Amino acid sequence: MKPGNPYNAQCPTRLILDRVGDKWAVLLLGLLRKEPMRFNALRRHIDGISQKMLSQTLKNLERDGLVKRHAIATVPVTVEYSITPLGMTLAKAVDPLRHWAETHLKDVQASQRRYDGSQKDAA
Amino acid sequence: MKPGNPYNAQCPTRLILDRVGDKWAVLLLGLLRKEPMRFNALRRHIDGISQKMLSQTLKNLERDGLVKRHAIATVPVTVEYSITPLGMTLAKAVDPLRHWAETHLKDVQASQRRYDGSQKDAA
DNA sequence: CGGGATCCGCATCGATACTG
DNA sequence: CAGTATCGATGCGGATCCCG
Repeated sequence: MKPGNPYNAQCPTRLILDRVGDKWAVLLLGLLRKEPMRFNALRRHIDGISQKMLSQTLKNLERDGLVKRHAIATVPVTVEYSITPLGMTLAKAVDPLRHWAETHLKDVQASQRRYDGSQKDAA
Repeated sequence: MKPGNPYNAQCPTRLILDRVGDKWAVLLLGLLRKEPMRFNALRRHIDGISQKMLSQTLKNLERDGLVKRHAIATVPVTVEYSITPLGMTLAKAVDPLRHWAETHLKDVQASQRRYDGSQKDAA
């Protein structure tokens, strides 16, 4: 990846897309958007997620300033995550995509079936 | 990944995000949005991409009905790719995200620096 | 409860070579 | 020119164990 590429990976959109493309990030943002949540609560709501990915994704989101972490020094530590104003604006920017997905998914899937059908006689 | 997860991976948004998160898909869509292009022209415009990934990404986009492939039977085969109306609508749905990226990237990066700075004394 | 550290399989991606 | 096929490295992501 030498420098000078017209459309290379360090454009802002690519950078953000990498975050948004993260398997769990948008899901987490979508949950926290509704209400703050604790670590294991998040874990239970998404339970296909491993604690490693949850922890890692939350850390990235926090690093990006999209999510805030509150640690309360109770007897067993209590940690609550909430979305930040910045995170809120991102969540809103993703909405059109969410909407597109819901309205056009069937078109995409129909196209996929057509494509797969026209390919299978090439056996 | 057992079934029954409240927010699991087969929601429409996740499905689309997987496509959009593809490293090159949005880039390609962005190029084809302006004008149809040939295989090697695309390759030259993005040249960090390998021909394998270009071919693969184009095939996926075509399968999803977002891009159309025209093969012209000239002496050396000529193939031109163009965006479809459906692909156009997706490209437009991505625009808010692109805009968010451009306006907030500096905030994100500032947050990252703050975060990294506050962490480094934990050595 | 809220994680960090480690091990490891599996999919992804790049490089190379070959084809029509 | 426009790809396909194969190989090998890399790294994401899951499982498990452990700690404050």
